[in-house]
Amino acid sequence: MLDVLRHVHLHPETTRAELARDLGLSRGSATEIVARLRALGLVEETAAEPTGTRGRPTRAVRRHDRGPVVAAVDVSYESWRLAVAHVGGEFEHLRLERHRGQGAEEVLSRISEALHEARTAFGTRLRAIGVSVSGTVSGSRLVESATLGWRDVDVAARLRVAPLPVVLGNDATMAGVAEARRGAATGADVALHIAIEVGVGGVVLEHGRAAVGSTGGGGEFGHLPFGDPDRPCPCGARGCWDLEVDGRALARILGDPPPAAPRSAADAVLRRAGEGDPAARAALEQVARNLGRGIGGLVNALDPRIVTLSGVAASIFDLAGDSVRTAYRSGLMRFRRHDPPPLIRAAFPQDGSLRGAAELAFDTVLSEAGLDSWRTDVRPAPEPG
Amino acid sequence: MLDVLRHVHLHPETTRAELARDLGLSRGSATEIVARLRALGLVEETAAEPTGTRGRPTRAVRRHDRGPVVAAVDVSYESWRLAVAHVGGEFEHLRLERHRGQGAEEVLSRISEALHEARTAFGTRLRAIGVSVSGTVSGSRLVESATLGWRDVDVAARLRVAPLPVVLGNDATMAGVAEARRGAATGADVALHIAIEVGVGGVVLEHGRAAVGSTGGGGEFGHLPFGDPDRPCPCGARGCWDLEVDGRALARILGDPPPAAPRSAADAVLRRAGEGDPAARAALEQVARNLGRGIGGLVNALDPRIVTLSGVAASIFDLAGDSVRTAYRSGLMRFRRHDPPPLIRAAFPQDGSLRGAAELAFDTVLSEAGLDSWRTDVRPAPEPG
DNA sequence: CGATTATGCTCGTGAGGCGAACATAATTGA
DNA sequence: TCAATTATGTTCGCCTCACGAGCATAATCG
Repeated sequence: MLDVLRHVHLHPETTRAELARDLGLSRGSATEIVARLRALGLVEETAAEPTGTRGRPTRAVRRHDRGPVVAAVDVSYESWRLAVAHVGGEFEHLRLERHRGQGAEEVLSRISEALHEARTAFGTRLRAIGVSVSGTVSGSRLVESATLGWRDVDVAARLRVAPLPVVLGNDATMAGVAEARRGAATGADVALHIAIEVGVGGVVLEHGRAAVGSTGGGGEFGHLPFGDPDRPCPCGARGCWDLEVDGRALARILGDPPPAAPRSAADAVLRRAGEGDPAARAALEQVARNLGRGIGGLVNALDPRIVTLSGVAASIFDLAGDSVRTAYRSGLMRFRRHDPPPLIRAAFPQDGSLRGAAELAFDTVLSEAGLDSWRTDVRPAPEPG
Repeated sequence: MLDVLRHVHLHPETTRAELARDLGLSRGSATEIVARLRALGLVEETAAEPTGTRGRPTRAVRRHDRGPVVAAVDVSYESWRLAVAHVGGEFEHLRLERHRGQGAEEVLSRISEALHEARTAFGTRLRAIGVSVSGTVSGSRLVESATLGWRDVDVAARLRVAPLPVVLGNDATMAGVAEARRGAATGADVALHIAIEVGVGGVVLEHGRAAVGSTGGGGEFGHLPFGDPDRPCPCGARGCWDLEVDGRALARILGDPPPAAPRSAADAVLRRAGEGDPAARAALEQVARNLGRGIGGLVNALDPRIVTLSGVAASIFDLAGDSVRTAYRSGLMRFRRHDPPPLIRAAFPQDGSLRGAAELAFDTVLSEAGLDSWRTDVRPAPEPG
């Protein structure tokens, strides 16, 4: 039953026949399970597109249009976004607000209000909340965010709405989830996602599941010491890769002072490089090599099938793909070079983390417990006795 | 049923009552399942140790002494070993042979013979073969082994015995599995194992499952570019961590020529350092810092609960623990420092990879398919019709 | 317009776990 | 010493769920 519902979520345009084939179910079981899901208001059946082949036409199985939804929140440098996602991954963007100059408390209050509004609007259809934040996550807390200037905030607790589970994750992790499940790394057994905003984040995904470590703080690849061992990093360590590949690196190579907003600074330098500015171009090439070399090391260590790039990493790859690739290949162990995992631009450069947050929130809905609670909400348990 | 059998495997001294409690089974189900497992010759029941508490005494559930076994092979620098493991993890070392001067073909022939002998001795009780090799693994092949001097050998194919599945893995991966399931990292949700023999190997384990990447070649942490970016590595890349922490690093720091046998060279230097030789001590301290710094970076990136060390890494940690720890802590992101994952000596310094190979081989036995095939071997299917 | 084909539906079957009622074997305590 | 207490084992009716055979249905093919 769960398998079927998950399949509908991942393949929204599916049919009864496909469900039976892909999940190895007998046609009888498919009938029964889909009937149960329909009774629960989770899926609907409609006539399928005519295929022109022989045989009785199968029926399309789609999400019920009053089925469960999740809220997804993405808090990034200058703004936060709220969306609602349906079974099948369909998205409704609900809200986008700038938060320049606001503190963590204020921002979280605004978001919390918006979530409560969503709860009011969708009622019990709203089942879970996924939150992506730009910063280091540990458990339910945002430990530190250079981007936001927040420190040690219990984001999940602040955004809790009544009984709904809240799933918190780093933005790069979330974006990686979206790529692995519906984006450029769909179907890859092991995928590596690399995102540069301020510093480098990322995540390893096994069959779409993020390896987030014991506290959810995994994927901080930017704090691997790939760089100059003497250069201090704001994180407290030295030689972090972070400092060699983002806007700070570009500024340093150009002899500029450290930028206040490394992401925008990076975009500016890359734009100049694209327009032919030779100094900017040289800085870009250097950073491209640093990026490629680091990715090579990570591929050696993690053995992914594919590497997806987003944020500044994608821009660098667009503008200096050859330099990235060359450094990447020479950073690989020799035996990997004849068939290296491809470097691919992310499929969701804009809203990957929002989509990933929705996916992880849906994981709690598409679970034994989530289904049970949906059942009791749809058809409240009769009074015992 | 599988859950129960796995529980018996992981907790060999268990009881009926404990099974029901730990797996959330009703007593009725426990009765039925254990009866089925007994009928299949997989477990036996005996009187349990008297506990002195009230109530009817529970019954001990142990492996059947004619139950399934797996063969575990470990091919390391100078020798190979063959052991047989039982449900519950009990070990019988069967064979230890030196293979100095022999080529891959010859060594594999000898091992294959020994495996066939084991098959003859144990008959259908032998269900699977786990093989640990010192070198880089990809799929069923050993891609390259500096230690053994082998290149691109299909080890799994060479060691196949009749219908038995063969599981191949890198020695550090296998040792990590043993640590995570029965050793120093037992119970950790995420564990990082670091082994130094020639270069650095390792593995991340999530709930005892090894993250081996898309081809099984993961865990080559030694080829992350933590080192001098200009120093070429035999792997083809530059700046590999490998070159900063093993016997080659110690020799280089001491001004000695590159050792032919880095593992023994490392042991020799460490011995001298332990005896007070100041040059050896200085080299040790340097390597200890390189090790600690790299582990710090890996902990940043992978967020394990615990780090286990084996091989030369364990020796370095014994002799220069403070240097390792200091470099480790200063390589950590600041927020991790107040409660960093502990660095622990491996529980199985001698035979971790052999044990891990047995564990992974047992994974194929303690599976739906493995159980089915055991069923047909115990009680052959009646002729249809 | 019947033959062919793929799919949907119904229903008997069997596996497997639950939990209530009862049986059993230990300790406790009067 | 022996009944009460307690934890566990055993039996059995029940429920859920998927299977798969046999039949029904709706399309294309010839």
